[in-house]
Amino acid sequence: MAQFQSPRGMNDILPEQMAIWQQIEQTCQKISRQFGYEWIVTPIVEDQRIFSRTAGTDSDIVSKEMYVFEDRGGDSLALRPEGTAGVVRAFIEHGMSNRPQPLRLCYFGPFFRYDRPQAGRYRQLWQFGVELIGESSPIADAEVINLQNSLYKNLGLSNVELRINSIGSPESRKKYLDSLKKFLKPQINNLSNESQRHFETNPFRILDSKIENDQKIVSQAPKILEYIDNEDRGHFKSVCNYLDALNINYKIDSGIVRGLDYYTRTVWEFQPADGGSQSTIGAGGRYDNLVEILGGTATPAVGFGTGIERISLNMKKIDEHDQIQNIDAFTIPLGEAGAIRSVQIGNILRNAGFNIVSGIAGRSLRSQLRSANNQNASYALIIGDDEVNANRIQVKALKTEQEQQLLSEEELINFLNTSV
RNA sequence: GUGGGUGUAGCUUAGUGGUUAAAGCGCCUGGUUGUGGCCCAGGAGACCGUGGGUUCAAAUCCCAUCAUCCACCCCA
Repeated sequence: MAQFQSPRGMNDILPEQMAIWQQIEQTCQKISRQFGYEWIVTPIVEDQRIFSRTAGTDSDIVSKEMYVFEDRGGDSLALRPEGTAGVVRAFIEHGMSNRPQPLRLCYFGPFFRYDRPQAGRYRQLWQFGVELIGESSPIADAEVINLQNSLYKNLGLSNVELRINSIGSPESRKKYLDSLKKFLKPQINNLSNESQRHFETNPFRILDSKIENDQKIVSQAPKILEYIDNEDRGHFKSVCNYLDALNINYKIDSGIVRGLDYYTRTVWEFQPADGGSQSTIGAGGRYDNLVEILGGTATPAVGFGTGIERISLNMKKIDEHDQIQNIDAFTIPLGEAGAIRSVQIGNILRNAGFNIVSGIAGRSLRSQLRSANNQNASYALIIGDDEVNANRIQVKALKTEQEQQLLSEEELINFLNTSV
């Protein structure tokens, strides 16, 4: 057993896992470029208040999952638990409201939540997210959902389901919450302890309770969509129309209420059709008040975040085998002159655009050929003192029965150009 | 924070009270002078998660602890 292990819930990504990881990252880059989103990198650490003010002090993320610490100067900092608040902070700090609106931003990086790890849930998790800031039109909501949907389609996740809801404006939501409380009050003693706690602080959360009896009670409760005002309803209807026009399937689900307080109007989640718990692979929503909450001028915005590990888990279900690296040639030094010459040849070939792994001088020819074969190289380049004296390189094909050749440096480059 | 399962070599596992803990895969070396894959031989690699207890004797039984996995809560 190793003396040290990675911190709980924080995992190494090993070389054999990188193929799928990079495929996801590159697809994020491709899709964001297709939609004209610009990349932004914000610090992994922020003033703790950035998150407590925006996500809500009663949210689980802030109340029990945030890594908070004091730095040596006494400032209270937090490892970022989510991406939107930091991006919005940067938006305000750098006066980005003076750039052409709407502003389209995206990010990719690690986030931290102090939670108990389990399948698909980690203390360090990676997310790709996009934010479309400065536009209130439903076409913006649809664009962001469309981008997210395209990402999954491009990655071959065909059976993901979109569930969508509107939680209205703060005003209409307040009206709704009043009548929800009125409805729940007579039955409050039948609710779970958790839900009873939420009754005072955030009755909204009772709606997505997983407890069966709570669900039974809630199923009779008034629905938010019946309470949101005409403008909210029109906005939601319009988002749905755009999705229809884009041929994006969705299910309206009044149980979708996100865990963060800053959402307004449209909220949604993507999850695999066969998913159990922990299966949501990405979720987003509109947040028209967030910029103002952080001290900027009121600016509407909409965005989503998606978990890279969860995408990866779902892709593994589809295609398990690892990709092996494509090595063009493996240099095999023999003797002292050969050792020097082989490192030179390696660089010459790399500069010519080939992928070259260097053999280790001092090992036998047999063992180096075995290594070359194990590493899936196409050619072995044997460079011993004989070859150095003759100013030639022995080229041995490892994947075909092609006859071994003795080539000059120039001939070798030409040969590789036509062969790999 | 709550509940359950599991900890033996790099990996997958065998071993359920009795010598020096075993195998497959992987790794390294070799199978005459400088030629891979298949095959063969050899080697390295494990304080059996950790600490305590029971016993003449513990990888094996008991307790604790840690880690990990799974579920709940919640979320990506």
